[in-house]
Amino acid sequence: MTASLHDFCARRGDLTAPCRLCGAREFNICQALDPAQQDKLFALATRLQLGKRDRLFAAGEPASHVYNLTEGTVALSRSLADGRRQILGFLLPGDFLGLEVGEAHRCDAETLTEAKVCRFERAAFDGFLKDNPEVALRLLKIASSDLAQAARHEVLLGRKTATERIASFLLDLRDRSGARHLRTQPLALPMTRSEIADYTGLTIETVSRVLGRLKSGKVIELIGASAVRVLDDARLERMSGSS
Amino acid sequence: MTASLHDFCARRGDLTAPCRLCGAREFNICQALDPAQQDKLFALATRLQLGKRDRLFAAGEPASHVYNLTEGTVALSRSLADGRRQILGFLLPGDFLGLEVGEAHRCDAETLTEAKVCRFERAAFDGFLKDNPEVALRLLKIASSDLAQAARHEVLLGRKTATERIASFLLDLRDRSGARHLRTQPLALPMTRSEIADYTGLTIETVSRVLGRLKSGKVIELIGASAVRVLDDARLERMSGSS
DNA sequence: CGGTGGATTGAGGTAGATCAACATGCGTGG
DNA sequence: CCACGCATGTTGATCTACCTCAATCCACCG
Repeated sequence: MTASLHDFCARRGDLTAPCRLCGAREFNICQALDPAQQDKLFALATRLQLGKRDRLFAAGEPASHVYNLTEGTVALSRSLADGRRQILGFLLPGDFLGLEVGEAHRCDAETLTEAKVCRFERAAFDGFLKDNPEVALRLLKIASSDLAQAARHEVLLGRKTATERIASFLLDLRDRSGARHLRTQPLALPMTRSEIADYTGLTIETVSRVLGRLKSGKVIELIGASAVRVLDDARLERMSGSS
Repeated sequence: MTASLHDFCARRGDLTAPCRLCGAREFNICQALDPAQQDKLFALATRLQLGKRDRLFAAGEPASHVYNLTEGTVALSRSLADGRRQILGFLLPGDFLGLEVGEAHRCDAETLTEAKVCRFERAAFDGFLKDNPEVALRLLKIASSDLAQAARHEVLLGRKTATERIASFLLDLRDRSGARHLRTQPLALPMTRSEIADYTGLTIETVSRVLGRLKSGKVIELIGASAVRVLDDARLERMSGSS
């Protein structure tokens, strides 16, 4: 089941994305770079294969690298001293990690699945940025959309009910997974209930109960514990509270 | 009382800040710009005086301007259809508004006090950025620190108790107000209880009760409703939960 | 000096947390 | 390929932190 689901997703082509820095020259960051600079950037990249639950970096560590996720899922989180954890977001193929300007990482980054990343030395990357300041404009756009995502997440955490949080989470994940046009197809949930809980600011029990209620209300269908099919799109959207 | 508090703060010199784009050439954004470009930027600026509760822009409106706050306090917020509001942050002199790259504003911006801003036409500002791409690097730094602030706020909203939220809020406001060295001096609270509630994800009643408890525990002193004096710094920090 | 909007305080209700038991499914080794 | 064992997920019962509703209180302003 899981295997065939994975196959399906891979076929669908949204479980992987070319690196937006070195591998996707026609897109995003590298747009309008001259070929010599593109080659220079390409030479800076190291491709890494990561396992499940691998830690890319932890909060406080020196930010020595910049990454672009090309395959798999990564969670960014921050924890309090007593262990309470808040997941800030789930990264999907194409997303950047560790872009923060500054000395140290501000959060933990951990893979949820096996994953592939394109890694760049910080110093070399900064040097490249200095030579190609127009690239900074594209990074600024990325930071800006991260900021917009964070704002939506703050609303979710501060003002939404449990049901609205779960509905918003599912819709956001679906939209970002690029499966919008495939309404009847299952959406993979690479994260555990505990991770959904830490993203939504709830407990695992509440996450489980809300998903159960959505299921018995015929809004979604649960396919095992790690995939969902959205049955009633409009209702899920109405339940998400997002105006 | 309020007047003398205001006088004190003004004397202290942190209720105003020169515009980081056009008025503070030695700092921040403009560092390393050549004089001709600096003059060009300066020419783009319009200074505005705003009243209390003035709306600078609303979510969804075309982002036609970029602003730098030089005096007063501004709140950024997003609201749900039914009126529930989440305040994303309080801006102090020196902070930027409306930097988001994209067509439309993603949140509402409203002054809490009388305020002064330096305003730039979006198109002209973008043109300036294109001519001075190194400035984008400085904007990237600002976006990055905004992102770090958002992450801390997500932890507050998702995982902290009411007391921890209020303690964190007070400490953050104090640190950003630049009054760290003035431990015994009152901290101005230009926002109402309702705005503190919408920032912390609580209700006004809970905000009031928590402040009352901090007061009777001799951790803070309330000076009217719009100023606090932190009496026991270490304890407040311990209560904030931020490791 | 009275009115008005914000703030405080109290009583009671509830969404979601906590605690606990049980189910399920997945990976491992036989 | 199946059986076992553990991690993950579900479900139920109860508890509680915070919300809601309601009644003052208070500070500021004309």
